[in-house]
Formats: sequence, C-alpha cells, structure tokens
Amino acid sequence: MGNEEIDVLEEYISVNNLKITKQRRTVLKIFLETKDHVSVEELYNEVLKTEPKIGLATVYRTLALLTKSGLALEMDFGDGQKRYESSYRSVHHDHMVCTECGKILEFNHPLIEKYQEEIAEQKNFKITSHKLDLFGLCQDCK
Amino acid sequence: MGNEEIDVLEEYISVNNLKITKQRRTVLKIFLETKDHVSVEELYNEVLKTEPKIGLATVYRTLALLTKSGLALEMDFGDGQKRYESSYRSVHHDHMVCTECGKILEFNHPLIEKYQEEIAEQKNFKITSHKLDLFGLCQDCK
DNA sequence: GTTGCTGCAAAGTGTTTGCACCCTG
DNA sequence: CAGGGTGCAAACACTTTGCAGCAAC
Repeated sequence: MGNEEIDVLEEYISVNNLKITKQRRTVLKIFLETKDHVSVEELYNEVLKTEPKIGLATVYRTLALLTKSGLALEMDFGDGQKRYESSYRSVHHDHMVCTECGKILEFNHPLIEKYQEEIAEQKNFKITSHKLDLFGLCQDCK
Repeated sequence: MGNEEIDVLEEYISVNNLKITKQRRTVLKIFLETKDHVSVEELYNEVLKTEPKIGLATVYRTLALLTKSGLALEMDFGDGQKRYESSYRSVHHDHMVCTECGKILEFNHPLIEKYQEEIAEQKNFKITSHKLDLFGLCQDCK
C-alpha cells in the first residue's frame, strides 16, 4: 500500500482530531490501487470486495476526506458524476477524453500553462487551479 | 430579437418536423437578451415575467433544442447545474471563474489553442471540442 | 385532424445528511 | 468512556419523463 499516502492521511487525521478506521484504510488502499478517474460507484464496487459491509456514504465521505487531505483530486468531465484521481505522487496534467470509448489520456504542455498565467495576469486574475479538457476521438476510435 | 437566430431555429425545426410555439419563441428571445452562462433556473425566472404559465420542463426542453440546433452551448462549471451561453454569433472563448463572487471572465488565447492542436496531434487524438476553465480570484476579490 | 408540445407531477440520478449504534483513541 | 465514524434510509438538488389536454401545421 502507499506508505507515504497513509502517512499523509494519518497526519491530516491527527491534526484535525479525527480517527483512523478500517473503512478509511480500505478505501485509501483500493483508491491507490485503482485506475485514475474512478467514479464513486466504481470505487465503491471495488471496496465491497474487501469490505462487504461498507456503505456508499462512507465512500463518499472518505473521498471528501482524501480530497481535503491532499491525496485526491476531484474531477468532473460533465458526465454527471464526480471522478477522482490520486494527487500525492502525480504531477499536474490535463485530459483528452474520448467521446466514443470513454478513454482518458493525460497530457501536459508547459507552454499552455505559461500562457494561462500570462493571460490571467493581463486580466488581473489570480489562478488557484485550472482544468483543460479536450474532447474528441482517440487513436482507436477515429 | 435575434433575427438570424430565429431563422436558425426555424430552419432546424422545419428540417426535423417540429413546431414553432409561443413558448419556444419566448425562451429564445429571453435567452438571447440574457447574460451568458445563465443557469436554467435563472432563465426560467426571466421567462416567467413574459410567459407566466410556462413550465420549468419546457425551459429545459427548449434549451436542449437550442443546443441541438447550434444556438446554445451547454457548460458545466462544476457547481452542480448546467449553464448556457449563446453560440451563434459569438466566437469560441474560455473562462476564468471567480470562486469568491462567481463572476465569469471570458478570454481567448490563440497560442493556447495552437498548442492544444499540437499536442493532440502528437497523441493522435482528434479534437472535436475543448474547455479550459481557470478558477481563482478576480480583480475585485483578491 | 394529426402529431408534436405543454404543464404538471412523478420519477430519476448522483450526492448529502440525520440518527442510533459502534468503535477508536 | 467521550466523541467521532458507520450504515442505513431519508432528504436533496437538479434534471428527465409520462401523460392528458392543447395547439401548430
């Protein structure tokens, strides 16, 4: 399991007077093992295999906790459900979403980032986060 | 009222064997007069002033129709509701969303668009649309 | 006069919350 | 053993849908 990640979570938990539980450990473990951009339902189904009594609400609450503690990023590709990816080890990236098969490619382009900063500065806007999604057809679907 | 827009709508409607109604005309008219990025509820409240008997469902259905006919663009800034902007006369642009006051600034940076194309080509991905949202604090809120 | 459209209410979807009981620290 | 966490079900917010009557063509 992600040793560093569990440390991050325990740190956040102790700072905030919260508690480590079996469910939280399990959700974190499965979350780290799972592909990026999981939906809550998908993660819940995986977690059920290890922790058959867990409630969906606990998965929602734990994902919110992971987001607050900096271990997860919440994303929304406009398909009506939240998706999450691990953020602790990974560097920022943007997404190409295939509208045919749902596949998600990650990319990063330093110059795009640079011009975002530039134009924000022009408009006197202070960026705290951003998201860039390209929609279209992947290699296999076009 | 948007003369060209009503033509576009009537064209779409006649091609698809649909019907022009008072409600559809009103929704289109108010939609064109309203600020960009309206939520359905906001538009509904405006439309009520002209058409007090209209149902919320009709506004939803008409916005879907406008989207299909190319007059409106559907957007999602992750606040849990769909927002729309007029697309017929306007050129593509991206958004800076102020997380404090909700204000939305529009911008366009040709080089960002260019590098998007470039990186998509590298990954053999065919872009059909994209969205770039910057989140942060606007001039007045920072 | 067909057939699509409307308003209404009911149903859906994804997510959050209230609560009694349970478990961690 | 105090206070947070859990599972469950109910509540929520937004959106879609079924239907009977209505209106456009």
